[in-house]
Amino acid sequence: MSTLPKVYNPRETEQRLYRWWEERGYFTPEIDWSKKPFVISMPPPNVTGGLHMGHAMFVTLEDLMTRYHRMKGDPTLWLPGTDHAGIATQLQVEKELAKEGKTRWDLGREAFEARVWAWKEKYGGYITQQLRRLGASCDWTREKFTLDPDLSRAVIEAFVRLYEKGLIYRGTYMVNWSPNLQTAVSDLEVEYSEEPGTLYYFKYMLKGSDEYIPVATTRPETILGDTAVAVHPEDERYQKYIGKTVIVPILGREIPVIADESVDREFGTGALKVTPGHDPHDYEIAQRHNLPIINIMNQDATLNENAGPYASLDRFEARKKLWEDMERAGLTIKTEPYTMRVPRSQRGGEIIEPLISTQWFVKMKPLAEPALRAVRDGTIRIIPKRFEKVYFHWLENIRDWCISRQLWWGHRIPVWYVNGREDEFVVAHNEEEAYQKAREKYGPDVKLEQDPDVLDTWFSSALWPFSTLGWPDEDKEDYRYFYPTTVMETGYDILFFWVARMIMAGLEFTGKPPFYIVYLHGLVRDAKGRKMSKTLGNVIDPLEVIEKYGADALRFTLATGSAPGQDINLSMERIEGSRNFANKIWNMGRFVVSNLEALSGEERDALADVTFGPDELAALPLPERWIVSRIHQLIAEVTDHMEAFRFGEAGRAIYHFLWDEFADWYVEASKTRLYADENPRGQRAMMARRVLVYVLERALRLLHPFMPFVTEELWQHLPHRGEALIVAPWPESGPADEEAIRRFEAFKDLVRAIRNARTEYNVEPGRRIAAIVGADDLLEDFEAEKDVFVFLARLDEAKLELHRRAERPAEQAVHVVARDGLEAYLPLAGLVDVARERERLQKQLAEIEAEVERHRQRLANQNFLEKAPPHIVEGARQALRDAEARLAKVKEQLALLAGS
RNA sequence: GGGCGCGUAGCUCAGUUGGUUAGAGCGCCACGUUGACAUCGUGGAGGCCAGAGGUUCAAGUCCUCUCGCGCCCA
Repeated sequence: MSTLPKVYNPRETEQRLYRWWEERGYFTPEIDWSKKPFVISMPPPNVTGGLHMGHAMFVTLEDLMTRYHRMKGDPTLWLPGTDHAGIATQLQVEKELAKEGKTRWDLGREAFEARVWAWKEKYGGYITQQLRRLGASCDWTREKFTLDPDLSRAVIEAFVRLYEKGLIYRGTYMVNWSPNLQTAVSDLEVEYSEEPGTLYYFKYMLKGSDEYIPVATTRPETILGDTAVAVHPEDERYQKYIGKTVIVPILGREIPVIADESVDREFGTGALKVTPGHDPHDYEIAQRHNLPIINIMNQDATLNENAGPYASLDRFEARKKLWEDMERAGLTIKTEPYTMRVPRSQRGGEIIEPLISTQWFVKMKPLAEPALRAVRDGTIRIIPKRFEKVYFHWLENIRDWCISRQLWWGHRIPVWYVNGREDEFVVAHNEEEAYQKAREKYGPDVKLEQDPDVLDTWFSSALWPFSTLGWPDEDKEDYRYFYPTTVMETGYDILFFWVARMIMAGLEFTGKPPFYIVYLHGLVRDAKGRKMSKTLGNVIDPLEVIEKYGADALRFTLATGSAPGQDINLSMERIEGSRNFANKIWNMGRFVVSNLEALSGEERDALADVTFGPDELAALPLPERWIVSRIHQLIAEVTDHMEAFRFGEAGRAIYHFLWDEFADWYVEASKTRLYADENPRGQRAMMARRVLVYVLERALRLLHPFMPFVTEELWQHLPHRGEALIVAPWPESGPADEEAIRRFEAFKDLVRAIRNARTEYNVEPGRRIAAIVGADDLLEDFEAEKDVFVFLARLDEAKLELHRRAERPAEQAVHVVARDGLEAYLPLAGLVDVARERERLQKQLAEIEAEVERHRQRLANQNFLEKAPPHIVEGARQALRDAEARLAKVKEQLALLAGS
């Protein structure tokens, strides 16, 4: 006991083991062309971000798979990296600049980029260090960053190929504009929130008339950009106005009244003002009717000269002022409260303005088709399956992807404009090539200027599974061996952002699916199911958890606490429970290790080679036969769960085995062999050691992917072959003796029944009591394991009688029945309270009678007998017989009690 | 408006393909420092599996509807 402390200390252990694993190179796979590799690309965290529970979740699951496959002997690559995260990173640096009273414009593009790179160098390592704390066994020698030269090359290659295929185009369309960031964002980056607002009713005066069309809007300032009023062609209220002219309030512009079927007659007044420059729906109407488009907004969401007197006002100020002016002019009707859907930026939360802008787009339809097919035909499987529907729906209704961003941090768009013209450009891999292309087309004197914009971060992310392996260099060994990857594991919240786009990109550029399995995990929420947020103050910091409870505890909680695609509510209590489990395992190990101290080095080594085939198993005593059979079953069961991605089930099964079976029963039973024998190297003690080491060592191997640290640490103290658990082979199952399991379960039942009676009669825990046991066909087992029985039930061995059928003793006794034929009388002299005993038996009687009745009814059903499978029917018959026998016993007992 | 998920013990959640008596952790009650472990042990209480209907010999599990909560998409 000298070597291992009483309480497991993860802080002392984890970082030391991690460093050792990394130094030993266990995370780097060996390429073996005769074997199929297992590959996961890590979803790259933002390079300047801090660790949060989402990271802890993916590390847990991906490391779990990685360690499992590594142990199975597959060349296993988990490729890590970080994402440049355009907007997020640029914002961080701009914030830092702001403290110095500067903006990025003060620095200029080049200096600013240098500044971001410096920032990246300084803070970029934080997140990867933090991933290490979680135990991530990824191959750091292959770590990538999305702005690395090789990955940038891939991005440019992808852009050029798409452009040459006609799948990238530049166009002026309505986009989602972020006034704060001063950039366009994609549809996916906009979230809609329901917020209280106002519906404003006002008058569109007909030209040269006192008549007006009432119109309602939630954004009055857009009136300034109206180019029509639209009504439904069949709307009787307004039909007469179609083709007439109305006057834009305040500005006095003349615009037509048009008919369009898309107008909702029920909404507002049924007449719609059309602002093609600032509303996507109105934009479509304008396209259909060839209406002019007026842009009234600057890029910072102040109004421009088209807004007349309101120019240079912010849009919300303008809204207020315009409405006041309209009220004075008698053009307003009323306002009413209205709940509206406000588009907000996923990033900063500011209100997004739809406006017309010239951007680069990817044509998605042709890319979506193969991506749909790959999932439909099963080439790619999504777990859980229900997300396939979500995936299909999105891809079937996909819209073109706006990929240009007006930022400085990212992959610069490889487009060069010719002689200062926007409509003449060349697309090339680099400036040199651009000049070459441009000269061929425009003559020797061209002047080129590269597009200032960068690409959406997700554009480079879409290439991640193959750009990290060497693509577009398809001869690269990594690419040839490790691509396509095996599993893509990530949160369901980025199914569209990332997963779908990777599938499209993979199929388009490599002709292969980028992975075969998509495993989606849920979101980590707080204990009450609320999203973790800084404002709510309910964020649980993984690093704090690791400091307090250890990475193993956090990992085990995350792995067993949720099912795929299901959100998990994380509470400290649960993590504490996992910490307790780690400590429990530690102490099981301590028990086993301490009981090896009497052995010589050779004897200890020999324990590492113990195996239990059918013959060895059959030669074992019952408790050993039971636990060895059970570990064999567990290995098969856990392996099955792992293969089917049921990690939670696998983890729980191991937990249950180690705590409720191994520790609570076998470890206890083994003490009779280890301590009772005077000779610590006696045969039975040696036998128990073989079993203890065999079972625990295998269980540790099963648990290693879940709790890598405590298992490795303990394993090193146990007899073992090989230098590290992380690279130890996944255990193989062996024979399981079902009959032994049944018998030992019965044995346990009787022990429990006796313990139960002891508690009910308040027998002091230390007191050894007498027992007369009727063991039926288990008699030989009880005789052979008398010492175990006596130890577990705290019996007085001298006063223990074992019979096939038990005779009721002369003195008063408590009678307990474990199951049909297995019973015991406990002559608790002086303790038996007749009234209480009767009460207890009466309660039992009622329970058993109900049970008998249930089985009888079931068996009385002719349909059941005919249609249910025979083994189910036989099971019911057996259960009835068993219940009836117990019923008879209890009745008999009650009768005797009445007689006494 | 369309789609999805959830509703199981006081709390947080498991529950593979329908199969006898629905599980866990925490919490609760009682007892306990026996030579691995009080981050523990022993025993116990606690559930009409949201509600209604249907399919089936058999439903927490499959189907339909209703109610409540949450999410995604338009």
